[in-house]
Amino acid sequence: MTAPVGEGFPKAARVRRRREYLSLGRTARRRHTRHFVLLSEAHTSISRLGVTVSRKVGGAVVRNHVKRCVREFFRRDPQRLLSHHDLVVIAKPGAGDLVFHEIANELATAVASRAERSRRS
RNA sequence: AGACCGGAUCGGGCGGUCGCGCCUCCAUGACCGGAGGCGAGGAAAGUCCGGACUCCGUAGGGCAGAGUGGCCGUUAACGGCGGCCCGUCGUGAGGCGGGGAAAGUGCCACAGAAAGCAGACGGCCGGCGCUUCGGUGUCGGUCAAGGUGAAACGGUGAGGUAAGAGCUCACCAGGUCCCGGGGUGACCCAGGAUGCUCGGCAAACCCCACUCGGAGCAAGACCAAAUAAGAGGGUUGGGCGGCCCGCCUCAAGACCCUCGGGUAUGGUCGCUGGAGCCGUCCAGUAAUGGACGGCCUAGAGGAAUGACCGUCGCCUCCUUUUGGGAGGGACAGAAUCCGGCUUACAGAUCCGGUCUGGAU
RNA sequence: GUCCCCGUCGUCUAGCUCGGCCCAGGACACCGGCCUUUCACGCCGGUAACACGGGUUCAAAUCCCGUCGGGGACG
Repeated sequence: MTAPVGEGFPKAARVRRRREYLSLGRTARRRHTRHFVLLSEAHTSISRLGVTVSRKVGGAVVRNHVKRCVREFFRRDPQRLLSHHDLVVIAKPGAGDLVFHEIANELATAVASRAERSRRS
């Protein structure tokens, strides 16, 4: 059996450097939901994901859990990442109280409307 | 059976699907890929102590500063731990606390006559004088009473006296001195003398004893790339933690500050095998130490342990004949490592012990 | 990760050195009243805090210890 294409999530598909986060924060397009802020910007070759969860969200356990859930959501269906774009998800306070499917629903609607809008333009 | 006290262990199990980090092997120019192995905690937390390790030139003496504080032991070290001593709380198992106030300085608000050392105030009594017979002046004796206050010059009783007082006596409490016995010691036990009666605060300054050089893995070492070669001012040596002594290095630069300009915040090592874990035996009351055997047990760097499903087990609620349905599952995430302390924690299990009640 | 600093009315602060006069003072804000035709200004009065928990002490905002929260520095 062969895994579906893009099910993995290696290091190359993540935003790694603080500089990159800061430049995205300056120039990227923003989209707000109730518990998250999504930043996206066109990138060279591949699509990458970065997650930011500050200490306002909670302790180390809940922050790690939010990061893992966000990564899991995009890992299950990489089509949710726009191709050749960097996407940064920033968690707002309160995101730590959500379970996986609540995070998934919220991100799914955000991603869907964004994809629709970019398709229109 | 109930109410407690002390200590220890665990922190859901099994199976599946997808996914992540590191290591080894295969393959490869490299990425990718394949197989196998390993992959959070008792507190990983707070960063409150102590070490290892690294750098600061050697880390030596003194002052200053900081810390600890019954005694003995234990340890690499400690403010930890163990045993004991004393005080205190509890019916008890047990809990909590711990140098010195007679070396000096300081403070003790309000109230109170008085707050530290002895007296004044006020009072009691006696002699003498005056007297309107109520008292009053003076000399002397004396401290028992004085609303207070956290704390008041030993306490209770009796004798004694003009009035009284350890003035005397009995008992009680404490101090000082002498001496005997036990204990490594803190200290305990017993005897004698002395009427000696002496406040609290050192988490106030301080005294005594002991300990401490400073910074910290973002320490530090190496590699690669880039650049600038500056200008002005100051100090004449410069270099540790506050200072001094002492020490090191240099002889034409060295150091500091400001301004201007620029690059960058990459990679490798440090990085996990250690005062390590488990078991048995020995020494010791114990903390702990020793011997033997076995084991290898996370090493990331915007940072890996997750998501979903099934099932079993636990708890709560609803319905209820079995049964069925719904929900819950704590505190919390390694970042150089280790020994402690402290704090958070649903629930479960085990060991030892105390009190009360019942039964025999 | 390591090392520091700070928490006082709604806000900004004084008091902390060296404990007591402090159920904590001031300013702005808020509430009520007076003044004014009304508003503002002014005057009078009031509400309101020592981050939390222990300890030392007769007595703690102050001294000691521990939690919690906030802020900062270091390549």
